[in-house]
Amino acid sequence: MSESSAQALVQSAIADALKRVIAAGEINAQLPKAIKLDRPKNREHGDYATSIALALAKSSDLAPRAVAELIVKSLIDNDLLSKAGISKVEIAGPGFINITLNNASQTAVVIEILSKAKKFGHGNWLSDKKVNLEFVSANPTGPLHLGHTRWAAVGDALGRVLSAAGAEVSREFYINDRGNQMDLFGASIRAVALGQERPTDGYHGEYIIDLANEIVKSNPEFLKLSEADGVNAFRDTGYKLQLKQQQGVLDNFGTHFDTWFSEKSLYENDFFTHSLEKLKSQGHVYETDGAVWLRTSDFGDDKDRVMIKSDGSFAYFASDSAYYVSKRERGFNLCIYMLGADHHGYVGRIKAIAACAGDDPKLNIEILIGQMVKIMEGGEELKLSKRAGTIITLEELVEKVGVDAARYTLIRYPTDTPMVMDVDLLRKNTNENPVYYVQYAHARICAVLRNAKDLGISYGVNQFKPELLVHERERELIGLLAEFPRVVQGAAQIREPHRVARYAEELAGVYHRFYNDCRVLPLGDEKSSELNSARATLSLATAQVISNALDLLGVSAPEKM
RNA sequence: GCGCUUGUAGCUCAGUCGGAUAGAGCGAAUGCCUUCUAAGCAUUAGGUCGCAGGUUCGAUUCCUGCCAGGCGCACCA
Repeated sequence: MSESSAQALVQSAIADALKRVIAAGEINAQLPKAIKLDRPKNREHGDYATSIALALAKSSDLAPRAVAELIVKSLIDNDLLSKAGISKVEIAGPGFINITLNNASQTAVVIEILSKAKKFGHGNWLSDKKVNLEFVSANPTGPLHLGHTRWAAVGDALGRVLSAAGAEVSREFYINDRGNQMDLFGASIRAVALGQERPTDGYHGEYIIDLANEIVKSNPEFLKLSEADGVNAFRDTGYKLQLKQQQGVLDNFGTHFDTWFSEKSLYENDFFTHSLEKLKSQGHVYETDGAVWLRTSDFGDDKDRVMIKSDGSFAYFASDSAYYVSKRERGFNLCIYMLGADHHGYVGRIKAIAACAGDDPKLNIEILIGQMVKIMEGGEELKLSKRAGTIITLEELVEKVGVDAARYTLIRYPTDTPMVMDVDLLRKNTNENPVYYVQYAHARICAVLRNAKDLGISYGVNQFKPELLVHERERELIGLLAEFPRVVQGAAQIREPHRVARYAEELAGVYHRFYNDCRVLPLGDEKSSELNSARATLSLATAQVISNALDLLGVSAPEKM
């Protein structure tokens, strides 16, 4: 566990020192819950820095630097430095305490990485969460488009990050297999099959023609059915084919779901009635004008929402509310919804469902909004798709740039900002294409290690001599490797998997610089030394962390490029 | 009109919990391969962090107002 890490030792040493200062009555302050440690941007400021003295200065009525001096004195007098692996403590600027680790303490992370291997960076920070992660949830009436693709990548990465952080995660795809749109879908396929005009508000993509052909081929009798029966038959068969197509595409994209949840199933076995009873028991259901409403305005929604329309049919919102009840009854204590920006108006009402069900909307439900994705090629925005008529599909994107580039690019931006994908850039094999930049660092290390093996240089935990790694680049690299668990923790806690991608880029950059300045393997006919071995071991640890980071994004870490 | 969201270098964008001199890639200029993958590295140039207030020892970060872009406001799904 990273709780035993150098960072944690430093934190507890400072807390200990501060506690003694307070106990001695030298300072009038309360011990903060946690000692905040920053990683200074400037390497001259040491490995870690804390602004605790600045924060305590006011209440203690002392100058910040005076507070810092008391803490540092306490650290020294109570012999807390060596125990925490600290080699140097300095007070700087307005009162920062800068801390430099000793070599053994700093390099310990290399050994930790190699022994934990794939598990390095994982933790149990979120072990109390049982998460239902719902994403993509496309209508099964057509191919997946760019918006779905963003979620397919980010949702999957978030699932991996949450799991790494110790949460129990179930990925769910909600299938809107009920209602008007499905009927229009059936009617559209049937119209094409019969050589008729499609309904104007129906589906007009070319894929409808493919579906019609395929269905007629195996079910020619559908053509003879009455309109109502025909629409049903084409709808149900077409839906199955389309869903299978979506599943195949997602599978190929490396995004897998634990549950494909059918909206229709919410109305089987009286589940809807049961969920309605549950909401009623909380007192937020009422009937007006012949319709059944949920009083979502009790919880910040603009207006109340209809569940059962006055004609007795179910509004879409009925499904939403029953679906939430279902998630909670299946034992999830955190329901995460990933919605497209065009649905952000739903945030209020969905959160209100949770409140109406007697839950705490701050605790049990979270909604992430994904902004639009544009795609550029040849300097122009792509808008047309052959298959879907007007939209670019997930499949087409993958055909253009490949799974790794597509996934990585979609994940590396925060989801709440609109993004532009430049196809030309993603096909480039240079610095400006971050996927390759990171993957290249990994492949480069693998090449170095292959060569090391050929030269008979042995490396690894057993022959690791960390005291040889004193170069500035080495220290920088090791320091960044040690940050990985923190990055995973942060990404999981604020649900931002893109942080892992940015970290991977930074790590790749630091490795490239190390590689440039620190020769790993012996030159020419030099004899190999223990330094070669130590650097190879450091390289091995770096490859492990890059690979772990890429794994959290669902992107491959190639050994050769 | 109301709500959500964005505004950081010429371009595309990073920058949880407020901290020291605001970062990266591209683009521009100049260097580094007879030996580990140059799909790489280095140096230089480039900024009123949209504007104006407020809170604070300290604000790109938090609060308010304004300006500008994007999106949404159904007994549709």
